[in-house]
Amino acid sequence: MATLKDVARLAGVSIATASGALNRQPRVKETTRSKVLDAAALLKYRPNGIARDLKTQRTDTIAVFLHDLGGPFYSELMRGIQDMAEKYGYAAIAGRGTGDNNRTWTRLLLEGRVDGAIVMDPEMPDQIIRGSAGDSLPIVVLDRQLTTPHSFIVGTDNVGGACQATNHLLDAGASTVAFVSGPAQTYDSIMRYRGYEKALLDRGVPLDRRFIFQGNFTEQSGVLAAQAMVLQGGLPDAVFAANDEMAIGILSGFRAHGVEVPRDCLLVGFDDIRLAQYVTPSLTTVRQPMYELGTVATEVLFKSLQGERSGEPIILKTELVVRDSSRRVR
Amino acid sequence: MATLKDVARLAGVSIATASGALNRQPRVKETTRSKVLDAAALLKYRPNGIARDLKTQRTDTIAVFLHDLGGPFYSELMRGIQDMAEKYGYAAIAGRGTGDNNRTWTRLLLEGRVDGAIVMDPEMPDQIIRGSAGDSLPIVVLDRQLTTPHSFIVGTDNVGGACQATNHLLDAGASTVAFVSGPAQTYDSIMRYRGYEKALLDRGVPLDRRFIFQGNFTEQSGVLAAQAMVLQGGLPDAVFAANDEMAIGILSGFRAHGVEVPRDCLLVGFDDIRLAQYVTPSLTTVRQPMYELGTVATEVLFKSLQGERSGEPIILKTELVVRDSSRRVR
DNA sequence: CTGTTAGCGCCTTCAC
DNA sequence: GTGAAGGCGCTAACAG
Repeated sequence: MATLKDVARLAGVSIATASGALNRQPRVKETTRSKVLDAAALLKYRPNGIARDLKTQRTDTIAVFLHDLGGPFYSELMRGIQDMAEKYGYAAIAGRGTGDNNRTWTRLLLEGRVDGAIVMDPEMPDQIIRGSAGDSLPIVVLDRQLTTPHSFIVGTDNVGGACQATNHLLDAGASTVAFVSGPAQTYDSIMRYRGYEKALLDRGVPLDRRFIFQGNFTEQSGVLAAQAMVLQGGLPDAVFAANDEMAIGILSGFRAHGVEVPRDCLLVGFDDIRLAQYVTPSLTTVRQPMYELGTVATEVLFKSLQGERSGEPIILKTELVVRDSSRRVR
Repeated sequence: MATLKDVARLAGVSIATASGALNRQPRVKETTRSKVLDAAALLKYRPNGIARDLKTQRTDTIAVFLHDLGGPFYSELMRGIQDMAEKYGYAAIAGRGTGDNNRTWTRLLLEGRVDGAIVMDPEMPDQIIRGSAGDSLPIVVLDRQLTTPHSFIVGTDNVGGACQATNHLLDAGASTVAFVSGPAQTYDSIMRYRGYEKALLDRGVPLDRRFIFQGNFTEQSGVLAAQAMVLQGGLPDAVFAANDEMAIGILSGFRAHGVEVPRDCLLVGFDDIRLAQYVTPSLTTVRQPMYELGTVATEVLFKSLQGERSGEPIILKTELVVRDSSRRVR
């Protein structure tokens, strides 16, 4: 690979001048500049980013750690992050946070190969995030309550959204509403449960433990929850699932047992993944503004990178999207 | 941030010794080693990865460029890649290939911040890949026919899979089979069309242009294709969609017009995304071994990184997964 | 306007 | 077994 030294030699200038020319410093004369540019083109010169990063002590790159890089849920989030990062002249790269690959995390964050990070992975322990965020390495977390002097919170209104969803089901005439949660310890799931609980309490509807089911955010766990409901007899009037993938699993599980949504049971999910509107019946759900979540998270990160210190959590509004799965048929 | 020099000073040894101790070189005495380790722990020392990369001229990192980071399709692929990369001691990071963000591409590949790459993004121009692959930067492409001295092909048997799908529909009694393609220029879509065409020709079924529809791999385009079919009258007996997301759109579009699958029309997709089995009716599709695709691609990449030069494309077998959407009801 | 110099933080011969 | 010195490729003072 051609190096700056090679270019300088070929152009007959010093290495510093070559550098200046390539970096558009106004001080170099136009004629020498073009000489350098020609030489660079001839040699197919490409600057070595690593050397530059070392010298400048910045990488102009942020990392994004997600739980499941291919999950239907993260597409818009990444678009938001990338678009905003581009605007600031940064690159954004993504990695899976968990799994055996603490290696990726180590390399990027602990060994300083990025300037900051955004994390949305419920399985990532607080401890690791806390231990990584530092003076020159801000981290924005999207799925938990965690502030350190160098980490920041951006999230969506899980409680409000869940509350709205539950109220919607009650308004539709349901008197028993089941809840299918995500993994017990995940922040998002806990908050959604709180919203559910709150809505019931506000309306004076008793909380019935037999209608609380635990899933793990996968379609498969939705199927199992549906089975459990059918088998225990006494189907609820409505089900609120803590995410859309489980809701879709529930749809499928119900159908396998001849239970039809919304005729026999209403159903609401959470997230509004793209497929929600294409399943049958189309799925009522609580939309999270994922693209915006991405852009806002990125902006918070950059503000911190520029020295601003405002630790105020930012909570984005959710929106109930009513579709067929919760429309009472008559 | 504490640096190696700080650790050395605190431990009362030279930089070289500190380095050797931390890198488990056998030459340093056990006692001094632990002295250094203590000092490092005390200072919360973390090696600077960038400096190491510069010195060693390698990053132990590979990049993965995908079209849509959150697409339902890439989850397993990334798992395969990451698992294999970990096994070799490498980190894998992902970026979106296209969009305005040539920045990510530039930074990672052209400026040498990774050792190799895997690309699966139909919108990425051949030219860019060709211009980036180099002696020390092998690239494995998963979605096109492109070999240079430093790029390699791993793919799935699109033609065979499409052929199998089409034959399956013909076997089920369909005499007219429509095809809904992806974007005109994408390799995967073209190959799947070829398989479709081949199956029809082999069976002496005439190819009817009125049954060829162009989509763009999104659910929405599937909906539109379904509408077009209904409106033009003369529904085909069966539809083969070039991917599952379009198939799901078709399902939805048909339903909106009272067309029921599989009663009125059979349907087969391609990919076997996770949701395929949860929609109604469950979707018959051609499974691509995505996890394996990831592991194999990664292995090819590492072989090349270690100097092996075998340009033979590797084509993985697909598998027809028969579900309800193509089961003739009677 | 251009060249010389001094590192960024680390690894690695080479002497001692 | 340990230390001193050089350099990976680049940028940014500081001189000239």
